[in-house]
Order: sequence, then C-alpha cells, then structure tokens
Amino acid sequence: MPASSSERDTQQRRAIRSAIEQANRPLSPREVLDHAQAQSPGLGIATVYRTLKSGVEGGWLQPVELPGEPPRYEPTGKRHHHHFHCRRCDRVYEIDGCPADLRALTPPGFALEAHEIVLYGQCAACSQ
Amino acid sequence: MPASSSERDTQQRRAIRSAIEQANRPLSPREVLDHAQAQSPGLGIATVYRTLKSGVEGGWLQPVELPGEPPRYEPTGKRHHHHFHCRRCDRVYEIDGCPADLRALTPPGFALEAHEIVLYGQCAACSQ
DNA sequence: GGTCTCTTGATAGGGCATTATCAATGCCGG
DNA sequence: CCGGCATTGATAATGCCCTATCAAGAGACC
Repeated sequence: MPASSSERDTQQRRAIRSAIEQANRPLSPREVLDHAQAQSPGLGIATVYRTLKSGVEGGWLQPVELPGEPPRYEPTGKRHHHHFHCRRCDRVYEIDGCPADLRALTPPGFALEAHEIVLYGQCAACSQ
Repeated sequence: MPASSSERDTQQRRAIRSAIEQANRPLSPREVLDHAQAQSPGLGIATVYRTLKSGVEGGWLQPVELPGEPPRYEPTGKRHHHHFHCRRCDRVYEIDGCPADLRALTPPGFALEAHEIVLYGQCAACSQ
C-alpha cells in the first residue's frame, strides 16, 4: 500500500514551476508570485511559500542564500555557478564559472566543504 | 560653540570595544555580549546593539553580512579579506587573500563594484 | 561632592519574512 | 458527474532581530 497522499497537479503549482524554470535567474518569493500570476491570476503568496517549501523538500528546487537578503530559489541540477546581485534593481543573476583556487586560502586545520561567491554592481539593464 | 553632546566613556562601551578588538574574527551581537560581559557583568543586549550601531555610524566598526545569517561586526581598516563560516560552531573567521580574477566572470554590460567570498566547512577547533 | 545629562538595563514594541488556520474551492478516481 | 480530500487564498499568528521607551544609574565638569 503506497503512501496515499497524492500531490495534485493544480494550475497554481504549474504556474509557479513554470515561472521558476523560465526565469534564468533565481527568484525571490515575491518575484515568483509576480511572474506566476500571469499564468494564474489571483495566486496568493501563501501558495508560493508552500510550493517553494515542498519544492525544496522534493529536491527540484534549491534556495540561494545571499548576504542580508531573503533567499531566492532556482531549479536544482545546474552546473556549479555563482551569482551577481544588482544593487539597483535587486535582481540576482547567474554567473558561470568559478575562478578561485579557494583551497589555497583555507587556513591550516580548516576543512573546506563549500564556498559562495557573490558579485555586486549594476546589471546590464541598470547600467543603461 | 562645539556641538554639545559628548560621547561618554563608560565601562560598558570599553568592554564592548575591547571584546571586538581582541577577537580576531567578526562577532555577532550575541557573541559581543558574551565576551564583553566578562569585563562588564550585567551588560545588556540593548547596550550592545546601541554601541554596535553607533560604532558603524562612527566609522570604527563595519558589519559583515553573511548568507542567511545575522550580521557580524569587525573593526574597520583591515586589509581586503574574506571569511570562513564554520558550519559546526557557527563562528566566522577572517581569511587573508583574494584569489579570484572576478572581473573575468562578470558578464558583458555588467558593472562590477564589489564582491564577497564565503568559505564553508569546519574550523580547526571543530575538525578536532 | 553636586549636578546636569548622557547611558544603561529590562522589556515592550516594530518590521519583516514565513507559517498556521480554516472555510471555500477544485482535482481526480470511480 | 459525484464525493472525498488535497489545495487554495486571506489573514492571523509566529519567530527572529533589532529599536524605542523610561526610570534608575553613573560619567564629567564645576
């Protein structure tokens, strides 16, 4: 007997998933709401939070934590990358590549497990 | 006629300043409280927040923002550096150096103004 | 020491992001 | 097309971090 509770396929969830997959950058809950409302008018923020949470638990979504900011969300399975945070429009962009020989910076005795790089500045749209 | 309001030199402020200067790593408000209470028993968290705030405004302190974390505080005037966040004890350490050719990662049209690098893992104390 | 006024500590209050509540709605299997 | 139950939207409630409040306490200049 399989666990009964089925995940229903609703208009709202489709809209949210689609908004996240089509944006090629991590979105905040607010941004997800705004984008998904185009497909699902009347969509509420609570549903966005619920869907984001279950998406992370379900493994198809991952939070992108940034200094002093609420998390953004992006699909899992992408290549290793980092992010650019535009100070003007507050959007976060995906940056390919990873330049650093970070192992060299790690002090003796410290075990390096992961790293995060965030670039700050103006995005193309905001620099005119 | 000089602006009258003087900044008094109190035991609490001395203790807080000393705690921050003697730790060779950024401290959270809670850590500042714990460390400074050794010099100033009965010190309250409100005074810590007040002193941190005025320290930042006064220019001798700067906040260290980390992904998904409340800010830590360190003295200004240090060389350019980054931080290591121990996942076990949650302490943040200062890391000298900056390896990256980050300009190369910046997409065309984007204006790079600053960057942040955070290493994650276990600190020397926590890796035994 | 006296006094003026800045500081302090305890705690209530505010701000913000997120979660819980619950009646109404809408999937979906039969 | 029905009925059961997951889901939804609105909003109240929570959690966390930090700031405001205010009576009591303590620097500093005389």
